[in-house]
Amino acid sequence: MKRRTIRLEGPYDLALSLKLQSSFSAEDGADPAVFRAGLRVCGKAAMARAVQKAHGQPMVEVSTDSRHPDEAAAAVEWMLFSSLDLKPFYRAVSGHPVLGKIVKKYHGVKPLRPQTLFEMLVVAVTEQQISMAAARKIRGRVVERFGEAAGDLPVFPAPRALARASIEDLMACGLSRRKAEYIQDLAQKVENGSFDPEGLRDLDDGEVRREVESLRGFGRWSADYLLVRGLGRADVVPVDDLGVRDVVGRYLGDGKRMGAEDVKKALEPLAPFRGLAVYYLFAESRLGG
DNA sequence: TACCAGGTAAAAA
DNA sequence: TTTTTACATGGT
Repeated sequence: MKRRTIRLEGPYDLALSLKLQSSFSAEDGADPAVFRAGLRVCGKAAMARAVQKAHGQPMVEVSTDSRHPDEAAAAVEWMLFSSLDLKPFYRAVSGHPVLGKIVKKYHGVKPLRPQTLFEMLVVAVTEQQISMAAARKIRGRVVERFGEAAGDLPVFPAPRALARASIEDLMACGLSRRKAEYIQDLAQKVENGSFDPEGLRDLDDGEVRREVESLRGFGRWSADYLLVRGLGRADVVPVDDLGVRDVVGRYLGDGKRMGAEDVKKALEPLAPFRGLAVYYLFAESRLGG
């Protein structure tokens, strides 16, 4: 095991961030204070583990079995979103009647990101239209079949593995024929170099939308979903997203699901941190009760 | 059993 | 141009 230390910007509570993260994806209410992930580092499956030495301390210690520990640490740094400084967000919403209280309650919570934007794009396709629970099961089969393992941790399939998968094999995981085609198309474009998901990191929000929406199977929702969940863009909100409409209605409206236009209006005062604000509303709905 | 779940492209009107 | 429809699985 090699070790590396990552510096964190601003307030950060890793354990609370992980707890929220697992509330979105957990099957078995495991509630780890330690970050563990199967990664692909320089093409090789590897595991990484990260702990915040003391509560609130701006350092995380990463251990990995990768032969490229610096690259593994960089991946963890990306996934933990260490570059995000929450202070300007907290300042901006401290006087807000709802968010002001919530950001105090979940002080230090950051949204975590998948290792790659390729993975995030595939996740987006699987989550179109069907429930998160159904999507998770289907994705589990895709990873089981086409991914690798780093010890007990699954490693998301490389683009090449999904580019070579047949439509029938993808459908056997539970994907619709359409979604199997979307994923195979995407993976083949990445594999042959005609689309570079990781290059989206350098583009502004509008350019990312244009690039993503040019892919078959990726509409407005998927582009916004990638921006906010894959890249962590602080002001992006998929306003037609069912989960967003529910949670904004619950905390900033009359308690019922809102229409997309009302969501826009309700979030206006929270610019330019509307995406982060919605993430904190999810925190309250998942952890606060 | 039916219906809904963090949409999208393609067909039909 | 705008409106409908098919799609796959899992939870309730």
